Amino acid sequence: MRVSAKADYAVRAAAELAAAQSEEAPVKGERLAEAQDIPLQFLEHILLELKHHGIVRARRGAKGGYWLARPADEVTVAEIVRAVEGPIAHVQSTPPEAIEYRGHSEHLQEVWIAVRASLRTVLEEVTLADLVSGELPSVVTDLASSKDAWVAR
Amino acid sequence: MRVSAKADYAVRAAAELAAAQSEEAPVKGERLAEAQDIPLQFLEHILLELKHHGIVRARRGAKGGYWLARPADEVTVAEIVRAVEGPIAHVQSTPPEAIEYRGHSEHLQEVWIAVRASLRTVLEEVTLADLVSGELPSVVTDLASSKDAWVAR
DNA sequence: GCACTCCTGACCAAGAAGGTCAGGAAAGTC
DNA sequence: GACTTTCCTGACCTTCTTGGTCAGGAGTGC
Repeated sequence: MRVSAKADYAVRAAAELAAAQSEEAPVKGERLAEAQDIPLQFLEHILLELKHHGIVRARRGAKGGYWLARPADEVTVAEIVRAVEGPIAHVQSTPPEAIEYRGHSEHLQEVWIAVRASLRTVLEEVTLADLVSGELPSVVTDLASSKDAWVAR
Repeated sequence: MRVSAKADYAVRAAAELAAAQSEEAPVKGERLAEAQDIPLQFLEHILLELKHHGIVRARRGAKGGYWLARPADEVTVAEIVRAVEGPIAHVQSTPPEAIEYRGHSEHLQEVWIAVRASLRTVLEEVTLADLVSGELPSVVTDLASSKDAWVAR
């Protein structure tokens, strides 16, 4: 139940691309790496994955760089996380609806389904445009507004 | 963003213990392993961790076995997951409130906080008693009632 | 004393995480 | 056409995690 560095990096780089979308010129990998303090060569691998998933586009050479394949308000955080981490909330590497629970753990399946659903309500709701503007969906602000949400356990 | 086999096993074994709580005799590891189809020696390590976290107790020898340290309605799934997997929803192995985001990813912190909070609303609400009785909290049934929640993406 | 069951540490193979390195292939510039 | 720039790709690397197994020791009950 943790978020990998890769996923964090991917979303941060994508946010940077979303912010640059108005510029009408590609953003170099190096600029992204500096802006978000991400190792350049590692970032290039991540951007390649995002490209393969149709989230970003790229051009090589001078004046080359990366840009979002779609408007920033049509790209969700969930999409980016899935692109680099794979399916969200799998249990033992299989989707929760495919597991058979026996004995007294029968209802655990519903719990894992609910876990996945609750992650989706957050991650599928937030777009890169939201992230850049800071105007996050109410589901996020409601959850994050509680003092309790900011303290570790 | 995945649930490990260890966490799944731990919750299943704990559910089995919760169901046996009325018996007033300890449950052997072997019985737990068979009931939930978990490799016995691996399960023993897991149970030991749960013991160290004060979630279960144990006694050796004939008539020995494991039992819950507290009533089943006072043990949450969140507690068990934390015992075996560590903190929930850490980003790059550090808690989201401790990360500094720069540039256009500033608001990503609130998103990760919301992710953690949403996981907590599910995992901290479900007790072992709920799990065994099948009477899950409304937050779970609401999330899991949608057809959409049961389909992979 | 003996059987039973938990307790503990060592070990192990495979894979993931988090990168680095070296070179190739387009694109633009002169 | 040469050269620079920037992305593209695969190979490699180290460390940690995952998901276990093995062997033996230590309480407990009869």
